Amino acid sequence: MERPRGADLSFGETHIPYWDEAGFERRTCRVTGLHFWTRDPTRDTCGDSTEDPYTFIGTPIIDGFPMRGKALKDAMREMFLGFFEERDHTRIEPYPVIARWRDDIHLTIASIADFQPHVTSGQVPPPANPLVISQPCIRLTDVAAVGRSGRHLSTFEMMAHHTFNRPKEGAVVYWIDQCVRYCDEMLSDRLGIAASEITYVENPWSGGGNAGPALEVIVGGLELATLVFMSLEEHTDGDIEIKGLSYREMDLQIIDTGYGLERFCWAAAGTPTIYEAIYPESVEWLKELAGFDAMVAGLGLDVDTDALLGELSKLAGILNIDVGTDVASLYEKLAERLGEQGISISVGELKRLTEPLSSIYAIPDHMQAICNMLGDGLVPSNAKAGYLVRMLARRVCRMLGDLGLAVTLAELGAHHMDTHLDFDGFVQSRSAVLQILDLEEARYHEMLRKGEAAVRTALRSVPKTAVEAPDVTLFRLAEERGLNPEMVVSIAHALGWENLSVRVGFAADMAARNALHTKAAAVAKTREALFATNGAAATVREFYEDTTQTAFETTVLECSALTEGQLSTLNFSSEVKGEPTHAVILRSTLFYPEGGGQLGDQGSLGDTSVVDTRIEGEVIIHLTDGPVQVGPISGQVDWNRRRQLMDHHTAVHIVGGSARAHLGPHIWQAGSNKGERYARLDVTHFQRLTRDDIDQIEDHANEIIAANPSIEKLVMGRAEADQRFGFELYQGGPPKQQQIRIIRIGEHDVQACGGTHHDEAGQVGELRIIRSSQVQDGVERLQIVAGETAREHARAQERLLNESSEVFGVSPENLPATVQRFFEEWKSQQKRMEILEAEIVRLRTSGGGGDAVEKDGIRYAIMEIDGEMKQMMTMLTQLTRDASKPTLAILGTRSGGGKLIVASTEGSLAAERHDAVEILNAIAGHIGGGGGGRPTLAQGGGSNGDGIPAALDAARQLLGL
RNA sequence: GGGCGCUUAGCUCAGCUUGGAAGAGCACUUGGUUUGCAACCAAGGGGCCGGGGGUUCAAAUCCCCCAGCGUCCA
Repeated sequence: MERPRGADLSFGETHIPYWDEAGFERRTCRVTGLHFWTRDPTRDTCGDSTEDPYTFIGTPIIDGFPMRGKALKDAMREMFLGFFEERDHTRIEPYPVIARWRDDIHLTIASIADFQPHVTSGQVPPPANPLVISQPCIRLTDVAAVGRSGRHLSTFEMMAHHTFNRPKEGAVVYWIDQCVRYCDEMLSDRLGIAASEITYVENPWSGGGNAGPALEVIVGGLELATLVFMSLEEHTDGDIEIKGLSYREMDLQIIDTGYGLERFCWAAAGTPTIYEAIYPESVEWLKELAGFDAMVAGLGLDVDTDALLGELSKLAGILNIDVGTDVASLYEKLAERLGEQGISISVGELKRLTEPLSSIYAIPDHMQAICNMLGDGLVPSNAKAGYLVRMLARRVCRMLGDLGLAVTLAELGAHHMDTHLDFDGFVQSRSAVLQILDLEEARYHEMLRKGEAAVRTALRSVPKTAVEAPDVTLFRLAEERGLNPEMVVSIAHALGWENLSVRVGFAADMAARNALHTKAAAVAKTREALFATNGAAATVREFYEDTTQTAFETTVLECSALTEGQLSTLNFSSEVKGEPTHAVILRSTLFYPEGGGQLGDQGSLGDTSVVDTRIEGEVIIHLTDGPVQVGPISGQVDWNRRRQLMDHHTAVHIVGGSARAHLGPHIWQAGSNKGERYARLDVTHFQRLTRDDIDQIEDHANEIIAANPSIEKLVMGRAEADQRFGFELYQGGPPKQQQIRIIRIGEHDVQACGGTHHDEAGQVGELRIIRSSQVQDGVERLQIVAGETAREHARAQERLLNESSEVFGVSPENLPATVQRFFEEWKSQQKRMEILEAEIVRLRTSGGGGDAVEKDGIRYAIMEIDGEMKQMMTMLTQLTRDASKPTLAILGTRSGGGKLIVASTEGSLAAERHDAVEILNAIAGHIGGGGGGRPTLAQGGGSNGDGIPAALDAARQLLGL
């Protein structure tokens, strides 16, 4: 999201009655040029500029909150929620930090994210209106600044009051004026902040297809809240232009506020940094573990360190530390500014003081994010959302290493959970979180260990005395191995490159390089519709009514031949038999189209076969192997296939529920596929599954089938579904529709699903999990067979076993031992053959024999042998190794289309007189090929093995033998 | 979602740029030496070079596809 800073946009003006009533004046900031509202007659800056230092450090600006840490956050949150509840807002429970209801973002980045896109688009009504919430959020864009700036956090709670207005329908809860009144009343009356300290900065907001006026609420130099009045949406016909885009008024106008809970806490605590206000126990504990105070004393600084830190934080606040900022130049600026404040400190001293401190500050923040994500059931991975938690865990591991702390990641996690979190609200268990942290730490150390070899290889060509490593080497180690330049240098020091260091400005270059990559990659992909369904009516779906019905009468609305392009992009599954030639659209159908991982139905329409069924928008496409007439027609669904698909689909739900019961709440469906022959289910899990795990999941799944619970099929609005069942519903991904179809199997599993299912679990009969495999880190794939396919699978396995046993003439029980024995014997016989072949070579070459002739002091060995390239090479070595016996050897074999080798004894008369490549090229024609090599060793091959004797004769002629 | 890299002996990794007999260290086996433990010396066993296509007389090596692993950026 981007704000047009300094832009003077008419749509962003917020002149409201309250300003006059409360004695506000509108001024223009002399630093930023932004308009702002104030009650301080002397103020000429907006409060959030490089000339507005924090005024609350050491002198809290919010009174009545003497506590710190979790107690402070709890009290502040309760103050906010209570304040708005008293003013008729409904309190909403926070959403998970993993945004599973959305497919455009992984993490909940703001309170309004809870209601996007379904509520903000107007499709689904809000859970309450107006509402108040305190939403835990995670934003990783500024993660590099956490711990350094004194105010950046990767995890924070966004307190918010929202309204959803429909002015065109006369349904307005409240808009700008009342919103500002509430905010100002809370700050002034409830929190006792001096009126002169509060400024409201006009800073219109636009982004993500919406825009509107907005106010930043600044107190004591700190932005405490933002009030956004979302009233415009991007539209080509819009008559309001903002930054080159056209906007128009929205039907739904939304108040989107965001009050930073932690910033309120900081303003109430007045600590040097925000971290000491919200994580005081962790900061103290880590300082003690790292021996921080002793380290500071050891520096022998002639200044009061507390005063220094406070001053640092004030400076950091206005210096605007960004990602990619060059740390070196920043330090110089800081030292200079401190000098102006009368604190004399060198850059080196400053660095030694603040580097460990920034880690001590960042660790509790990162642990807060990690615990929240894991607590929500996220599984670490090397891709997607799971990578985000891994990245944070690795940052913490690196900081632990830098600080030299002898504490494990899991110990940190345990301390953090006990001190800062209410674990009741989490879905994941405490012990599972600790187990995952242990695994992640082990992975981190594994990466470091491999990094050592990578550094050694990468620096191989760099002299040990080098001062710098090539940029490209450092870039690659960072991107491919996860080793940042500092880590590379420290590893290199240990390996002997003692003078190596990171050049000044490298960090900034690397950030610029990343930005360039990101920009280059920002090209949107659009999926084109496969079928032109414009104007076609939504197909009436009769398959949900009674899933056992197979015959139906309907009307053909359209039948068109499939184009070459359609056929090549349709990507048929291996279960599609026959050649699809036509696409048929019906008025209504019993054919279930491919969707939700369930393959399409097959059957017949009139005289043609339906080989597959697809869907485009709301229109179901029947792919037939011939044309049908427009008009009435009867259809028949292949019941055996449909029943098998239902067995498998229902089985997948049952196995999913069983896996969650056995392994834990972090089990989410990461993908699934249901065909006629088997089904598979991908689930998120942090470890490989053992056969024992799988057996237990399978047993429990079969117990569910045996208990035969009825399978409920519900259709309800999304808001109601969310409320009744939670986000566990969306195993298959965020829903696209407002009305949701829900499949509920007793108490075992409930999820949104459009597939066809049995009415009772018992109809599945039995299921087996035949295999598991790892699809990607953190995702396990379970292959499932159910119903008739399960029985067929068992029979097939038995057949394989019996047939194999019969080959060996043993009983199936003895098969493994027998196979083992035969394999061992086969290997040792292979070995024996090699030895014997080598012996033959030795015999044929040792004597000189009839195959070799001598002429002019050179021995010529020209012969055809039986064997592979390998034997020929061995023989050749024997022949040409002895320098005292100059030899030219030409060997040929008929195997593999004919192979020829020409070689001479290196550095001998034979090598001087003959060029092996020339000879080879002269004779290779006889076997229909070519070749090449060095003057002393050439090899070639061809396609005509029987030409070998002719080739060897040609060689004899060439050499005059 | 987008990059990049990797996949070779039981383990850790070279070799790939420039196609031409699959390597090292550790571990293992045997023998020797020594012995408090360790170690040292010699010999040996152990490879579908991830899978599938292609180019080539010839592919671990070059090209394409797939899979897995790793990592970075969103």
